[in-house]
Amino acid sequence: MENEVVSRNFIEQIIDNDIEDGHCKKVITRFPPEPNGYLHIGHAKSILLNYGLSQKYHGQFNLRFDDTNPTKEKEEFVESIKSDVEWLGAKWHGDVLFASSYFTQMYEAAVKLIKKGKAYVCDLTPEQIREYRGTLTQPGKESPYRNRSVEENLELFENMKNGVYEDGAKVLRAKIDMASPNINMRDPIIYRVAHITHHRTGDTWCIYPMYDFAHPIEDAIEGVSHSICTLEFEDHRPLYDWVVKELEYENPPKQIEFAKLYLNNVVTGKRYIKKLVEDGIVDGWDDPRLVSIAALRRRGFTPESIKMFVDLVGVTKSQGAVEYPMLEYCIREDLKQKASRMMAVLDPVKLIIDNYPEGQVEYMEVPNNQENPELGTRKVPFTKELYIEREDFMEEPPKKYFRLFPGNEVRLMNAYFVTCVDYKKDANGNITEIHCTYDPQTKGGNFAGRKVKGTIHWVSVSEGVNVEARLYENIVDEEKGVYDEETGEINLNPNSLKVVKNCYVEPALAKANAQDKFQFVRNGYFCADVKDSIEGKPVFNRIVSLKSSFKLPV
RNA sequence: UGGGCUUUCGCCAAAUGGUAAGGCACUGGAUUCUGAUUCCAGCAUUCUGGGGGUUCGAGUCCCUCAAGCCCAGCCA
Repeated sequence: MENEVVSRNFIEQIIDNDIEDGHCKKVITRFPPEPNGYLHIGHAKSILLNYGLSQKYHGQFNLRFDDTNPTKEKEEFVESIKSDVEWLGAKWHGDVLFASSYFTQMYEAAVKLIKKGKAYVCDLTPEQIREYRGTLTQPGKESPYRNRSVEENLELFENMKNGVYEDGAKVLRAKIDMASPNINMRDPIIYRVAHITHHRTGDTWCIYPMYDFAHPIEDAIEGVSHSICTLEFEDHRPLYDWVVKELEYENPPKQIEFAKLYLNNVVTGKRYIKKLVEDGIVDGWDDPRLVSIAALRRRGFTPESIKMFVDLVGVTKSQGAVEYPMLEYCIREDLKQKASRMMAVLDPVKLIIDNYPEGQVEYMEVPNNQENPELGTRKVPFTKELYIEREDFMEEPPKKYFRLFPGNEVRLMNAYFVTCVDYKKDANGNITEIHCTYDPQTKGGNFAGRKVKGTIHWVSVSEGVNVEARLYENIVDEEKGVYDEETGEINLNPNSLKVVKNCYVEPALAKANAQDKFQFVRNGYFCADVKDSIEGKPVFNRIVSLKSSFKLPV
């Protein structure tokens, strides 16, 4: 019985209090993306946080598209966002919701404010509005249109709705305080004119609500109890509360801000990614080197590993950046038991067993995962000629090198003990073949007679299959830092993608389907690529290498 | 030089005035048919950005200084 006390994060503490004092009867959270781009790992934190809270408190989680600005939004993105949220395992309540479904209610809410004398139509130009707003250190000044009568405002606002005015000619503003030290409270614009076709409402509207006005209304309509967003909205909370109060909602939602998830040495900025795509440096928004949800999925990360990661990172208000190895830890941890452990040689050199019968194929029965018997066993063909890793042989080994070298005996994993008797080199001094003898009584690799320090993996030359594998490094040059100080551009790592064409894998791997994940013994975890794998000819992306404490002395 | 927020080990993060959890990373060592995994040990010995104060007692309260992040879109 585990009696461990798990401390609650600050949001849970707020919710606990709200429940305790009766302010909150049902916890309703939401993930409110604008459909204007692809989701990345940072959004995963928000999704999982909001969904997790709804689960923990037996409440409800909504997926709502915040589509109040048709100039930036596309249907394409609502589809990709939906599939990303789904993939992460966050099940939203009922139908997908859209802010645009509430346009009528928002319009009515605006009318209500006008009637209360809390909003007015302003004719100032964008330049003038900026000027009147003041600066960070100086208060703003009031618009000359600020004291129009309720009747006039009502008429003007209706005209705005009816398309009487050009884009930018007039806006509706909340009447708050032009001298507020918080710039968001200096009579913020709550409605603008925009003659644009909306991806869902078409041409029904030519005025659209601004975020600060729309968002609290959306939350209130849906009965959201806790509206969780990121730190940059802290300054907006007084306005959020103002809207909710003036509109007199019964159970006003509460906005809570938390710190975004940043990864060290990782690029998430839209414009940078866009440039990488345009420059052909990556093959799309789902290039496995990126950290969009789609990219992580393609790379081979599992939803479980992402969940583990955000849980490990925690929820606070202090902004920081997590190190990438934490994410790597999570996927290794998740795949450790789940993935079959197969043999694949990434940098092959031929090993010939001189005393093994020519043409013979022996099938070795091997467990798919030593730590998880449920994964069963498979048969791996063994022959006279094999491929082994080039780095598993050295002519002149340093101390404590216990792989293959002249005169040394090692275990071929799951097969036999072999002893190196000879090797051949080409004119350039590269090893071309290694000759060994094997000991038949060591079959299967279990032999009580002798101990052997090294175990290496192998693939049969005649039975193995040639595939392509891709090895990744950070797309950013970590030595130089993410951004070039002068140009502001990304410092690219020229070695971020290594394509290995002559990778040899055991036959079972040829049958891998897209997204299947394996451990390639001693080489890391790999995932069959969704885009480039074809039937019988998978392409493997390395998700993450295995940890290694082995280093050659220098 | 206005306002808001943040500051606990290299990174993330607990501690809710009672004497600095945990994870990642790292370092040793044991086990091992993956130099993986697993295991065991070490990793802020008066220390919580600095300096004051209150208190029997402060990372937690007060004052003050400093540093970092965010805000002047008819973006979200």
